[in-house]
Amino acid sequence: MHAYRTHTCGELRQEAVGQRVRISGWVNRRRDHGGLVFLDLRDHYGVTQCVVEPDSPAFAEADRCRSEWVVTVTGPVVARSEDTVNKELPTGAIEIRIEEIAIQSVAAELPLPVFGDLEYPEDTRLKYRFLDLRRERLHRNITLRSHVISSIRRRMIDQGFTEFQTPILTASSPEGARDFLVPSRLHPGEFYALPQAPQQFKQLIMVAGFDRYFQIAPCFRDEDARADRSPGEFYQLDLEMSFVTQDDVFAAVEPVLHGVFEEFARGRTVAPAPFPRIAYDEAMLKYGVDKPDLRNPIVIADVSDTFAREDVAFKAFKGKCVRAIPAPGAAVQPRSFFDKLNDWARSDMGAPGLGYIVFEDEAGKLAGKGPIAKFIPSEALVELAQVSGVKAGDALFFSADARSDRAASLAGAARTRIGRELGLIAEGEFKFCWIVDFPMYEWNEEEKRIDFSHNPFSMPQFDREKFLALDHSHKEEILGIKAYQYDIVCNGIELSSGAIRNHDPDVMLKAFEIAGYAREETEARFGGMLNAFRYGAPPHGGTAPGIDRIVMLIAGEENLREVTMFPMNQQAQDLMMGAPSGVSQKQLKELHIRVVQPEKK
RNA sequence: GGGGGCGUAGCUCAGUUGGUUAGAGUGUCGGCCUGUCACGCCGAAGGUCGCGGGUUCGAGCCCCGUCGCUCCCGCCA
Repeated sequence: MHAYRTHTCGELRQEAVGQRVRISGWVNRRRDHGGLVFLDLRDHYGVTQCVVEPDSPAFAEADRCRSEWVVTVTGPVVARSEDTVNKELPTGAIEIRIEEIAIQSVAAELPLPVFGDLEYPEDTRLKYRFLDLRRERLHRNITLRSHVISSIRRRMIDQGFTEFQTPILTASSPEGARDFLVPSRLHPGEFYALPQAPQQFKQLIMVAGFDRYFQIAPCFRDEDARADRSPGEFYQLDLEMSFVTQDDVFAAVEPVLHGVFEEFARGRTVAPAPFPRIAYDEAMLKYGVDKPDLRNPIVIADVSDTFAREDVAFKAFKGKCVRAIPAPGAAVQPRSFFDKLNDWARSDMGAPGLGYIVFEDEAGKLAGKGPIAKFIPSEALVELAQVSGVKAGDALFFSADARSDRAASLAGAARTRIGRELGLIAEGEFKFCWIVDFPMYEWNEEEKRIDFSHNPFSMPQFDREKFLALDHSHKEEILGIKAYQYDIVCNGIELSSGAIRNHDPDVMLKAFEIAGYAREETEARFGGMLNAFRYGAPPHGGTAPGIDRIVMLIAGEENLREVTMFPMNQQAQDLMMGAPSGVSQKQLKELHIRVVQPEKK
């Protein structure tokens, strides 16, 4: 008989009754009935009940066992009597009568119980991650993550993609986030950067004549965390294709994403491909964000013109960009519903407020109620209702600002909040969309200059000769340029960003020049790739969906740490391994590094 | 860098207007129990009320500071 097990803890069924078996696992739960002791043994595969009676030679040893001790149990599989079968458990028809028991490892009192689903503080969970990972929910999520990744890999390979690895120790890349740096021992004062993404490598892979590359790629960015953004490191399904248009990239990605969500949907619905395509400008107007949650039926409308009418006397909105957010059926809501939203806009969003009108039916005519309704004559009221698609029984909130981008983003946040408060967001659905036609550049108000708004390697949607002729006198024209740049969004979460790349070295030098980089500087920073483009570069493009976010959505979790095996906390510390940590003087000396501690306040 | 929330037993949480010895559930340990599977019953241990200072006759509660965690803004395709 094998030293540790003939079966796993999830394996034995009625058919095994009579066999003498051996299983090993953790003591999930101990139940002591005086004479009779039950031990539930748990491993990766399941739980099996073991039982021992006082006349067994193994009784004393089995009786000592406590939660999370690791033991090996040997004995016959016996059928449970009809009234003691546990239908909740796959192995619930049988139990093992303990004849021999070997204690492999004992466990101290647990800082975090494995059994049960009580909530525990996150720092405890992170410090004792190995215990948390034994618990059912995390164990399931991490296993799911593995299954999702192998499904993605299979789907990519089936579509003719080839997986390649790219360097981890490399040079600073153009993403715009802060780099993680690694000091060079052999080259004093010089540093490697960890890749923020394999961006330049995947483009070079295309130049090198390989087609349809992909990789489950680790990416490193030294930026602050969010619930849906891990500090430091994360994984992308990085992919790139040659001789493709934007539509070709979409057609390659859609079946992979749709397929993998469908495979793990477990009853949830996945909106079919092709995914809707929404221009950036349209998304900002209708949803107030570039990552709209399409499960929310609310659509924002621009009503600046209505408030500009001469018969509308509401001064606070005059001359401003005004966006209307419908709240379907909100007329029945108590006053506190409206006050709470107004308070939220003032406190959380730093806005002057969130005006509103409640639409009611008065003898067949539309009537407005609420603090600002008296400023709006009935003709204008009808116009508001028409433009924003509301009817009697609904309410309409207003976001107003002299700057249209601020009016849009308050409206977007209000749309999300109203949708959630009114229960309008359909749970159990995955709704994807592409956001396309991102602006190539944006105006940096603080530094009074033109910046890249997204990936600087994207191809501008602009005539080549005219682009090369642009200079700073064309500011408005430049800010109006769109790029072949696109995002995939699912349920309000940005899954990926991609682009058709700029493979023309002259256009690229010009693109950087417009953003304030001298030619020499661009050559110095991206010379490797620019140079490659001078030796025959295919038109190419790709994208890179975030693996962690995909798994988070499929697992139904709201935090990346719930789908990451060994995550860091929000302060980018690994509480289990104790990273980051100081290093020895010797190590620093070898690296030609001296630490200068920040001054204490 | 900034803002919000939280911090009371190992854990989840209650703690009234500032008033006697800070409670419950759960877990741990001990005792009892031969069919439980969130076993049951009895008992015990377990507290720097995050930390420091202040107000007060008296502070878990009020004030100031500070630390930790978390969510968000900035930042980040």
